[in-house]
Amino acid sequence: MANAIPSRSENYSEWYNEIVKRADLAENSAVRGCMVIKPYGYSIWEKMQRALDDMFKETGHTNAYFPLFVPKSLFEAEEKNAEGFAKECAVVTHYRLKADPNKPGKLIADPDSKLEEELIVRPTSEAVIWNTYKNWIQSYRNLPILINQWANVVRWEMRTRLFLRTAEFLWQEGHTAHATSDEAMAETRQMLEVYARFAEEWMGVPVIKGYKTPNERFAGAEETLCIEAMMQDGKALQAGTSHFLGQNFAKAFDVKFQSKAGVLEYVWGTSWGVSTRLMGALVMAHSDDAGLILPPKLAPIQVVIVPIYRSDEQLAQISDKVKEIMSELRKKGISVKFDDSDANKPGWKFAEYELRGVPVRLAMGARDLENGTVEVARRDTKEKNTVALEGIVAYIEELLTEIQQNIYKRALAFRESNTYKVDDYEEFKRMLDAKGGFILAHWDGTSETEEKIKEETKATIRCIPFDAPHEEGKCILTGKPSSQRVLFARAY
RNA sequence: CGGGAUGUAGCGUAGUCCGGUCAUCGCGCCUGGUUUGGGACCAGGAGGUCGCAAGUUCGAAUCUUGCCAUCCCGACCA
Repeated sequence: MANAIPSRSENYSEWYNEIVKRADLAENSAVRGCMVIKPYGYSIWEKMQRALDDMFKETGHTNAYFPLFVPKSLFEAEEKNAEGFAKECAVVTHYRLKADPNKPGKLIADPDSKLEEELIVRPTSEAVIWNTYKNWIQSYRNLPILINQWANVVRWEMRTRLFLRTAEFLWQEGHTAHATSDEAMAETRQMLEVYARFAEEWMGVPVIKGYKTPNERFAGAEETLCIEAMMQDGKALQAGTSHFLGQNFAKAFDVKFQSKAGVLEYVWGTSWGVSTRLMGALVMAHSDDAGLILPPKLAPIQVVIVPIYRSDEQLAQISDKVKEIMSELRKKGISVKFDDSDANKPGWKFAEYELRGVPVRLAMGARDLENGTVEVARRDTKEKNTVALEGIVAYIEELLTEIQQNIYKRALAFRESNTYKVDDYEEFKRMLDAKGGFILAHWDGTSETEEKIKEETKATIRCIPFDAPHEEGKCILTGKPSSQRVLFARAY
């Protein structure tokens, strides 16, 4: 038997790492800070991609692809963006290797192949894309441009963690160009809504939508909107961001259009993205000490069937029955796996599929054959029921829907019971240390205060929630007046 | 980039202080058999440049030096 996974309460980050590795989602690679996403993990990511991509298409976007490399001169153009990302960029300086004259069998970068202009491996693609948009836009008739790309980016992080922070990660980045500020702002909000809907309806992860403070804004943006989710250790995870870029990139890359009135104006932009980090959110939001818990909508295998048999003859009988059920389930679009391998015993398989988060497990043995039943186990609650085969497909369909809703409700209830209103700084600190979670508190609106609180408590303002009611109060640190509460938490 | 630690089979490890039948054990893997309703058992078997490179020595996993990599704690961050 495999060693037990460390429990969540014991060591949350070790628990997380073990789940990711043992559920076969990803592993560390030979490349520092970079992971290998394994087939099972990648299947989940593909399902996420599919769902998101459909939503992007529904909102009028199309996919395109831009280069991995950004010439340094382009990268520099938008000053704030460049400054924000400069310290985590991989830089290509040479285009050729040659045999090392001093060490046989080794290679060195050929000094004669030094690039005239260094290439930056994109940490994000605004620069290349806006430089391209410049050529595409002359008139208001060319607008809006609504493009998304699925890509990899590199941000040279000091400390990495599987999915949550890797030096290279996969994501999508939407980049849109508009004739008016209002339209760009509407786009920014629309895409945040798309992300929120995806997180809640597909991942089963409730999120809080809000504005980032200027401190936490994307480098080069006028406004950053985000969704914040709570993980089971009470920490916050930024799950997606949507940026209103104003005319910053248009000005940096000189992207102008002639309006209906014949006036030359700078284009308004947005960008928005979610990454493989969502995989981390998925794991940390729902899973338990027995392993992964996947929402049915994103589970590569929704139903697994385990036969329990004593003889080949018995297995054959069970298989016949199972195949009928499988074909019915598949007709309903449910993905099913029949694990009839003889390599492991049923008990081993039960544990294995729990580890991998398969939402529903069916077990069928001689007893069931006799009674016309099957044992149905749900992963989220670990409840087991013996159910009549008659009507089993409808039963499972309903169960999958129910599991999808249940894990969302559970996560929501967890977040609500770990969200507090606090009006006193000492209590604020005490709550953070004792319970973590989200804290709604008053803030005087200054960066200095935000910085100071971060320094002293490691908590940051995750967002200024859209739905924060107007409420007179005093800043927990300075006592200065405030008109609404903001969301504080320690974050990933 | 500062502080700490670690590199031994696919994974996890013992041995390193005190150099000499020391390459240990568990999981996994292969073969055969018995098993199969919550991580089976027995028997046999395969698998190693002891992170890399120099050095000391009759002899190095063990001592010395250099390098590389990874992890943890900070600083930085989607």
